[in-house]
Amino acid sequence: MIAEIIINTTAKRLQQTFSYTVPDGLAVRVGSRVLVPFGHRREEGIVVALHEQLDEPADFTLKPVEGLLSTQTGFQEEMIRTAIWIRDYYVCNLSEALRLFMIDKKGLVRQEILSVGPAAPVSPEGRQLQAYVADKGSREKGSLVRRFGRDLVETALARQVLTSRTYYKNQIADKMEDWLSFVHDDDEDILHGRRRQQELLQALKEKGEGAVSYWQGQGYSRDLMRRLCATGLARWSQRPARTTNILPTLSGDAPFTLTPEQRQAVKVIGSDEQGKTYVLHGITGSGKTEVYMQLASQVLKEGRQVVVLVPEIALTGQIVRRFLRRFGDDVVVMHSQLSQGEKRNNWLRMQNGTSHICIGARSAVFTAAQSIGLFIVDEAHDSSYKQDEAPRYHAVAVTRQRAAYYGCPVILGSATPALGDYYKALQGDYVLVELTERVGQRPLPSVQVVDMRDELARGNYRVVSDCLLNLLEETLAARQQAIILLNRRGFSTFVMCRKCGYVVKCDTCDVAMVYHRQAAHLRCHYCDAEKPVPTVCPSCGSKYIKFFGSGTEKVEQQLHELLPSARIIRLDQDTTSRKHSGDRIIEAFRRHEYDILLGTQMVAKGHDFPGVSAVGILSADSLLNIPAYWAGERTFQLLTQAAGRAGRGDIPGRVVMQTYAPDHYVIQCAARQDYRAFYDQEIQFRKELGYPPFQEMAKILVQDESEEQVWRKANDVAAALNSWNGDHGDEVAVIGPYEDVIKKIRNKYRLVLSLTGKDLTAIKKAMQRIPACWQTGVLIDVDPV
DNA sequence: AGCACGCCGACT
DNA sequence: GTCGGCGTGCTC
Repeated sequence: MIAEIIINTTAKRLQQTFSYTVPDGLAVRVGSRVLVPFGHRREEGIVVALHEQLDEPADFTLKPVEGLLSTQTGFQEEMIRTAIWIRDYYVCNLSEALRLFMIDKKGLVRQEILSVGPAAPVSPEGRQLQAYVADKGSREKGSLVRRFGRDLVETALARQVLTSRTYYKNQIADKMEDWLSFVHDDDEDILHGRRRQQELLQALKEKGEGAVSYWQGQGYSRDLMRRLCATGLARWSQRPARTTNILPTLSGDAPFTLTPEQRQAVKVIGSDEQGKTYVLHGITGSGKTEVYMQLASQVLKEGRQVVVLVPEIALTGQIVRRFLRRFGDDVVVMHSQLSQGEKRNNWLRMQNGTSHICIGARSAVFTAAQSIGLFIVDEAHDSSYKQDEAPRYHAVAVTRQRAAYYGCPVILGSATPALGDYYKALQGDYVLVELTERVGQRPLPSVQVVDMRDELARGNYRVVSDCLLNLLEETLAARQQAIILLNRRGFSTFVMCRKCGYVVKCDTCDVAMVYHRQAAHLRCHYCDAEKPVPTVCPSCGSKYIKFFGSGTEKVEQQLHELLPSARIIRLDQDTTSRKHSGDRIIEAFRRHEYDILLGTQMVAKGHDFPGVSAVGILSADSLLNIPAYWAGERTFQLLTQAAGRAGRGDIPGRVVMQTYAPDHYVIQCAARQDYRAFYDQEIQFRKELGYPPFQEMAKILVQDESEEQVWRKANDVAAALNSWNGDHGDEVAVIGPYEDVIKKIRNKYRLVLSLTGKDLTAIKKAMQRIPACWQTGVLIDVDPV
């Protein structure tokens, strides 16, 4: 048997398969993770195909697979197919794509153990090193390097003052568990007088077998079990560990009676037989979660599994808790803060079919499974579904790919569907299912748009308009709660000298630094560098240093002055940097320990606060001015989401939207909560300018510490792509290189190339083979958002 | 990516 | 002679 193997390394030149022979008796299958000899060392390989014979005779002798690694966390064939699709679609390495499915990125750990060698040391340092190693017997190379420095250790190795041996071990060894099983009770008499052992044997006879930990729980000691085994009546063995659920048990949650609309949605999606994608367009408060859960329980009845994706921010939110309450142990929650062991347990529960629902953020799309019967993506428009590092995949695209294999439906739920998804639904590629009524007939919030130019003309220089101030006063008087959204953190957004115009910038990034009052320093929001606050202009020495712009900290201060009795809590990256602190803030606000929740985008997403009747949006156009084709879509989504936070309880909601562009269609449509009107305008704009979904896009970011080098690299890429394009009918528009919005981050200059075309498949394939595209610092981003 | 091999200049 | 700098090429 011949195994085609991908070496688990991201090196660009090793992204081909290597053939190995499989020794008889080694249970290698497609997806196995194996130990293989590779060059002068050993590596972890992933079996991507098996053949009886080589396709063509090779001019080299094949080496054999040496053994299996991480046998419990291997790949299924479907995962390999999906990984190959990711490689081709997002232009990345196959091993990078495969690693997305792994809970341990590298299954093999190499350890170099050093011990005393035959040669005598010459230098005093060498003598010290050798004496240390001699004293310990042997030592891991890394620890010696840390203690004595790389140079000395390498020299000692070269001169044979020390010698080295390399060991390989499993990163996460398969976890084993001790088991006790019944053998026979024919000559029970030998237990004469040993009452506890007799009891255990009886219990064991009834149950057949059980984990040692289980019997310990029943009050039998390990020692007692060992003695029983010594008689031959029971057997002690080791098995792969069962995994236990790490979730707390929550009280039950019964299914609700559905509204006619919800019932219709469940019927349509529940009777899917072709594995279609459904855009579930449900306005805020229309009860999408209940639809998800009833469909999920249908799938569970068929014995299949469900994958539920939620945006990063909503992980601790309602939807996860509701699934947990209703489905209990059948649910595993996947997120980045789980320990290695917890991830492994959850992974195995899905893999073995012990649990049937996997719920988590973006990366949960890569869950192992027996058989998936439904994928649910909640808030499917959310940008956190796009990974912002290589491979820059979109979880919705991966979902569709996996669903195609399983032949199961995908639900893209949202109050503001991604434009492209809605377009496909209208085209008939996807199926549109709409929920237009709010559960309990709650009215949509009323929205008032405030033109901040008028406010300024009237002499109000505050961040908060009079209109919003009134709303807040009324809300507080009625003992209700308010949410305020401002998409900028910190106190002042930049510091400038009034005399010479100097703006304090970050030393390593090409951006103005933000004044953080609480921390009492200036901070760069791209690299987190800090600087003291200048008292005189660093450029001209004048005292006319002024702070401009307002962030959440400043608004917090102004609100304290305007509404002295209000209890205000701030929610932004600065107050949530500690683990779970965001969750704590949200829970405290929900319990009405605070009157006003003030923060960045985080306040807008997913939460359900029944006590909130007012929402203030301080700068509705901040996102709108970003020079990207999706600026309008993102703004509409954010505004609609934020406004949707108001009036989820029994009190009708009121919203104030502050803007400098009150007539802009995005603001107007968001104020009316009119998705369809927004869609019609926006899709027209996309069509005229040839943006997605009418054309495909890819962005290439080129980075380098030298400004000269970055241009050279980017020009190489551009030349290669243009030349390919010329040979292929100029079907793809190659624009750039041009400077990125932020010219430099962390001392690296940034240039961008943009590709647009009806179909980028061919050029993406070509990019895999164009060396210029594989230079270090060249990042390819397909479907950028 | 590692790592060996080999070609060439510098130094015992 | 030999040590070590790094450019080149290979890994089933």
